Amino acid sequence: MAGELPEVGERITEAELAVMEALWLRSPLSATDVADAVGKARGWGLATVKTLLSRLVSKQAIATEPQGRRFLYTPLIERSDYLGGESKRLVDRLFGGRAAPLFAYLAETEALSDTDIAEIEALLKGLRQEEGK
Amino acid sequence: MAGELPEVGERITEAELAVMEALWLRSPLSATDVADAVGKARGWGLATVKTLLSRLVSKQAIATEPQGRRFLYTPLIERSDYLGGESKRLVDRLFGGRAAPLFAYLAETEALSDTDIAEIEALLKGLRQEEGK
DNA sequence: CGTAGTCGATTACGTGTGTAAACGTTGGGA
DNA sequence: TCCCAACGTTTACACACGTAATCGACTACG
Repeated sequence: MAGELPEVGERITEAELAVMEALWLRSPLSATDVADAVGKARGWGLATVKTLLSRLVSKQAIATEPQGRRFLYTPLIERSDYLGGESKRLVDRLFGGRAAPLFAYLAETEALSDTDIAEIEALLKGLRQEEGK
Repeated sequence: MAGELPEVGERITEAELAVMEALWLRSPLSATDVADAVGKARGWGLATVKTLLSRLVSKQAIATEPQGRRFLYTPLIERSDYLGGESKRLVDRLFGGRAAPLFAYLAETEALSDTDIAEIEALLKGLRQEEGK
């Protein structure tokens, strides 16, 4: 996935995640850019976005690069690492580290569409193939 | 899964979850019982457990039943509902509601054991069978 | 019958989070 | 050159959370 990943000690919160999503979509971005991208949907003013950006910087989740008198922000952690980490966290916390029960519950909450099922089966086929390592 | 489920407006936190797990294992329990069950592992005193129980009561996640001079606590929400809900939350929040990408990330983080894979395969097979509804 | 221990309820307190305003600086247009 | 607008930084504040002590009531033992 990502070779050397900068570990984020502190966890990224819900609000901060919205900012990360914007930066994962396109980066580097200025604070104003980010505010334009996420502010509308969440009803945030520029001030709020600036706070979130600062906190992400101190959590070492994003980096700043000076451009003239302002900063451009870039993610330091990759989206895939974040998603993988959060998924693993959930599986560990709620399912004792075993993924099969998670899918059982997803099936019960009808969170598994036919498309999902087909796609997962395709993935499984791939996994089985490389099984011999 | 569970017919009429009492909705928990407020979310159950990490610490509170430990208490819920104890009650899901065995209930009803007194505060002291719960403290005996989870206090040791988490290093909590009785006072802390009592606070968590009160908060769970006000969140309507558990109910009290007076027994003599003390209360016995019982879960109001079922473990399966909680797990299903949290799983769905994750899929919605991080994967746009689609489970297949989640599966892909778990596979990448090597969070999937051979057993998991076999079990998921069996599960999917079952789902496909009842597909025609 | 008094008192110590126990129970639930109330209060406490530091930190994280969501949300933002205020402040000090500085570059760019008039 | 002067001032305003825009930047990043600092400060703010209410509420949630983790963790617990304190308090007033009551019960059971001595």
